Amino acid sequence: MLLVRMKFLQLLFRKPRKLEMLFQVPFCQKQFPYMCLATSACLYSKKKKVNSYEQVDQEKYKNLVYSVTSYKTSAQTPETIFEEDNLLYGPPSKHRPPIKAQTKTPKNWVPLINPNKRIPLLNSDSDVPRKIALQKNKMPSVTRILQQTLSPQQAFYLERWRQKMILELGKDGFEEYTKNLFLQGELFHTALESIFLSEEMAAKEQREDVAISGYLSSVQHVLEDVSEVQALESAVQHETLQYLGLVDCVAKYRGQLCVIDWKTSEKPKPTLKNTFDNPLQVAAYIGAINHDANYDFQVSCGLIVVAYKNGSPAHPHFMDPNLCSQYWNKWLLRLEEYMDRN
DNA sequence: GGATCCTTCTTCTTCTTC
Repeated sequence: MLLVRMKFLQLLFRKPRKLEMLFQVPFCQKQFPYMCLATSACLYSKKKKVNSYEQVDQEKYKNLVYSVTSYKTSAQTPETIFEEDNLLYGPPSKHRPPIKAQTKTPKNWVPLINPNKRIPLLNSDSDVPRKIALQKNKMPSVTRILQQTLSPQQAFYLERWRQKMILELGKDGFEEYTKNLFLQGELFHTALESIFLSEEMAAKEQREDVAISGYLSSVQHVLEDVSEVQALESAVQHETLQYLGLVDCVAKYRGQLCVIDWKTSEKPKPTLKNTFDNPLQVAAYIGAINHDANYDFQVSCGLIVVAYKNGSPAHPHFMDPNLCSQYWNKWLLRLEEYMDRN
């Protein structure tokens, strides 16, 4: 450990520009590096040192968790990284990234949790998860807002990927490919809904459907931790901020009420960062539920579950209230950008 | 019944060290 640390220090002294690059990030790339720095240095500094994989079934996924939380052969854990960061950078509060990035706060800030929402003392223990129908109106949706406010880099990489795929598959082939991806995602959602509604027949049929059977076995271990489904494919709208969306699922995950987003993916997404804007989407839905009179409860956690076609265990990415608040702020900025443009 | 809407996915920052 000491060796590693010394090496790192040597590197920093030998290559001062590298250090500079770490902190002086071009304007357009500001979000990423701070997220990276923040995860080990800032976010968890005050709180209990949390291993975000504690939620994972440790016995079952010991190796997976290890491979995710360690780097190659070093014996790093989130705790040792935290300690190392602390030693290298000092207490986080004294070594903040440039103020500029921190002051970028939404002009029209609204808290994620609604302080005025009244919740019945007795939990309405209805068996049927609610399903609010989408209202006909002109409010922009969460996905539309996110799509139309992609960062230039995101747009660039997506376009590059699209061109490459078209070159490979042809225009029609590419259309067929995306159509299939969408279909799989939709079928997967429908199947989950049947499972949650205990529609035995439909669920059984879907389990046998080769197109999605892999995805379903992929999430099997996550489903065991999901209970008390409160809403399914349900419309939400933020009454103050004027946007709407369709929430996949609101349920308890390991005892905590979450907005759950089920995703199918071709590529492995072992970290939350791999899911791009999905955490913003989840935060947006949480905020909307909390400011929507159709829902007599509040949510402060999120869960993104990435399922795989080959049936390998899905990656559940739990978002605690602290993480949700951070993504909520990012979402507010995107929303603001959208509103400014439209 | 047709039209429209919300979703469904897709991207990646990384080297010179033994």
